[in-house]
Amino acid sequence: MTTNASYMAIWKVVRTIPRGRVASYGQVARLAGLPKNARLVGVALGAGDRLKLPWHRVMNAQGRIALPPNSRGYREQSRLLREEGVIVTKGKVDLKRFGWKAGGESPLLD
DNA sequence: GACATGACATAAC
DNA sequence: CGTTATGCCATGT
Repeated sequence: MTTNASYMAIWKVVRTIPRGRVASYGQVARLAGLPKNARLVGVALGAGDRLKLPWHRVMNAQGRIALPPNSRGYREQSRLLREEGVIVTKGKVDLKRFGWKAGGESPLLD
């Protein structure tokens, strides 16, 4: 009951993150209806289809890449993000600017 | 079934 | 901006 259904819910949310925007693990977990499973989101991403999921748009609550610096994924993530116009500096992004506000659109930025 | 892990979050120093 | 401590919970040993 936990696994597959939860993963699907998570993937669904992740697929919803707009280009050039990022969301935190906790945020995704909440939107997926799994408030306490921020950690599971990471697992779900790893289990998902990296070619079909915008996994790179998910980072921790501090807007920081949650992968070991220098690791392949780390570089890949920053690359993909920059490719979408997201400014990544020292492995982190400004959530004030690129953070995704589900539902409510942000009239000022962007 | 106890124990250790981890792509997390939040709060307090 | 950094470190420490706690809470959480699915997974793997």
